[in-house]
Amino acid sequence: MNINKVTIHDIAKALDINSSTVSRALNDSPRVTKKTKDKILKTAQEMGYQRNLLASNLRKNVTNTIGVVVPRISRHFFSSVIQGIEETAYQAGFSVIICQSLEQLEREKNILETLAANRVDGVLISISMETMDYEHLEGLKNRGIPLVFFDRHCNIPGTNNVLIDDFKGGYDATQHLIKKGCKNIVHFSGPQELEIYKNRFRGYKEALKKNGIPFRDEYLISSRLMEQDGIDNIKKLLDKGVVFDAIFSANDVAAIGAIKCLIENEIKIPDDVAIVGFSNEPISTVINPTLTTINQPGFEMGKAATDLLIRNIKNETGLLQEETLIMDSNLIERQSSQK
Amino acid sequence: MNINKVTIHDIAKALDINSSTVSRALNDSPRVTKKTKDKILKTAQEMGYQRNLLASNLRKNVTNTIGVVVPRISRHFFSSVIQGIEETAYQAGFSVIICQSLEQLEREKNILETLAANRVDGVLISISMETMDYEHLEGLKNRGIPLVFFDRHCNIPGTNNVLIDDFKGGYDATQHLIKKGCKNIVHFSGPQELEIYKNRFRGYKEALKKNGIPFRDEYLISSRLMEQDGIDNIKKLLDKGVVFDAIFSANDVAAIGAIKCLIENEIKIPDDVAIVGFSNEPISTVINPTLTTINQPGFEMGKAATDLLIRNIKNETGLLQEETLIMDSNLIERQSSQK
DNA sequence: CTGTTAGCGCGTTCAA
DNA sequence: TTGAACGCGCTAACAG
Repeated sequence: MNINKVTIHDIAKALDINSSTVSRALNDSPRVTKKTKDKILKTAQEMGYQRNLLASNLRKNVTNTIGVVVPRISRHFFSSVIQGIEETAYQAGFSVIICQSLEQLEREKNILETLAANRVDGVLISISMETMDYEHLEGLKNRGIPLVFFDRHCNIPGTNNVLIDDFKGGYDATQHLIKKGCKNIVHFSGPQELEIYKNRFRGYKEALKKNGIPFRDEYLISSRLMEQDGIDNIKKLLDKGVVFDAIFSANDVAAIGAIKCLIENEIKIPDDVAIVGFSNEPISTVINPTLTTINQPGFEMGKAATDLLIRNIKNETGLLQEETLIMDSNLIERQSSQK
Repeated sequence: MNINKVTIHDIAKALDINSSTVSRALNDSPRVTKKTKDKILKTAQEMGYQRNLLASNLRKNVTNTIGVVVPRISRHFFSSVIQGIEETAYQAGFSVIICQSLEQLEREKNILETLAANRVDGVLISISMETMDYEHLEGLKNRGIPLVFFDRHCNIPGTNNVLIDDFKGGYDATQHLIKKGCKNIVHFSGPQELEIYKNRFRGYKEALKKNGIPFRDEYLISSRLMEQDGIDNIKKLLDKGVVFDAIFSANDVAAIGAIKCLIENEIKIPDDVAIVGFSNEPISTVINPTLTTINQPGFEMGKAATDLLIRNIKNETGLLQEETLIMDSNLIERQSSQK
């Protein structure tokens, strides 16, 4: 009903003082008497004053807002990253705008335009899978908006990356399976163009090598990030009669399809399937309580990336020489809660 | 490097024309020659002009932005609602700001303050579980910001609600199990203070009644929305030796715990467990491919709510007399992809 | 400690 | 069709 039109001028007029004093009082400036401050705050309250951040931000030329762009908020990994981002940001007095590119370059470009037009102070982004050229990202940087990339690497001079050590994750997972006595370890991978899968695969091979286990071509199952691909691939594997006693999956989505397929065929899943990736969380806990996972530290990554970005915004020292922060993933051996 | 400071005045100066003409050209006003328009757009491009939405919005007193507040973006249901919201909003030329209350009243209040201060044109909100009094929400409405509530009902005169017919969902689920031949149907429920669980429970009882099956107290398992509660409760059930041949779960989180517990104990899960709720999606597809679910139409709900809100913003006719939009949930019988 | 003045960048009058 | 001038609401600078 009562559409809010109360400005600092209105409340200044009501008290017969100057609007700057009101502004100062509302900003809790020390340069105003406690008495008048109280009076101002009281009438502001009474008149239903609501400050206009648009005007404030325009004047100050800061928004205290950071933009966050992720492929999909529904992915468990990304939502845990966002958790970390929000926590760190709020503590530092920043608001957060969350956007999703849905893995589409066009949407990513639009989002960045909007964020820039809204004058966010900085951007945290995990680029879409379609993003091959970085023009729009460089554009942002050139407009003076600090950028921090997380999870998915992007090579732009003067920007920071926060990444996970995928090689180590792959190595640790494989090493773990070998230590458990597995010899025939199938590797579910993703699109081999993506660094993340290349690196996990390298880790896998390296662990095999270290343990004197030869790598076999038919153990590498690459596919897109689709459940159906996992189903199709595991079927092929079974049809060919390939023997295996463990799976190290770096592609959680396809892994879900594969597991689903194994269940339907009532084939026992190897006791100790290592799955890399956070989005499998609900599955891993339900399917097999003793499942071992390589957890990507989303929450911590969010915190670290935000920290870096805010330091950038405040022009404090960010990363010194190195421009990339590498985080460890954790191998988590899940215990059954029963035994 | 080149911090963007190009304003319409700069480009006006460069072309020796007035900034209003530039403004008009950039807004594609018909009141400017095509020739000068082209010239202006060209130099704007060259000078790397980036319009300042803060200033623009301040002047126009509209932001073309709607705020969305959900308890958690990671919940599958909510992220699908957001999908629907974004799609509808973008088509209508609105941007979307996504926020999560984490089920905390304090955060919800803060978020709404920030959204109001940023002059969003409207707000879509699913209130937190802690939200019992609606003062902050009424405050928003009184400031002239249209509100639409979705999924969780909120009774404020002059606002719209978009809800799911939980009674019908509960009824349909139970009816389905009965038709399958189940007689002893356990009901997993949530906090009984919440309308949603009350209504699903009512639906459950109604279906039993219609089929002449007596309701048994020990079949109602209420708990909080925590996995551990599900585990604890199913254990109690088993300890007491209660016989059941089906579960209708309205509390997906606890249901996950329960299923997990059943698996660990190698107890066969009833073939046709009906689970209400979207967030169980990954589990339901993996655990048991023939699982029947009551799908909450998150995407459609997001679209409907946004549609309503935008109509409100534009002061068009929203809902006529009735202020609540009830959507049907769909019972989906999942078929094994094998057979 | 408070008031005056100016201007952030833009869009919209009103004239010309 | 274009220009001049004003003001959206707020804050920073400089007086006093």
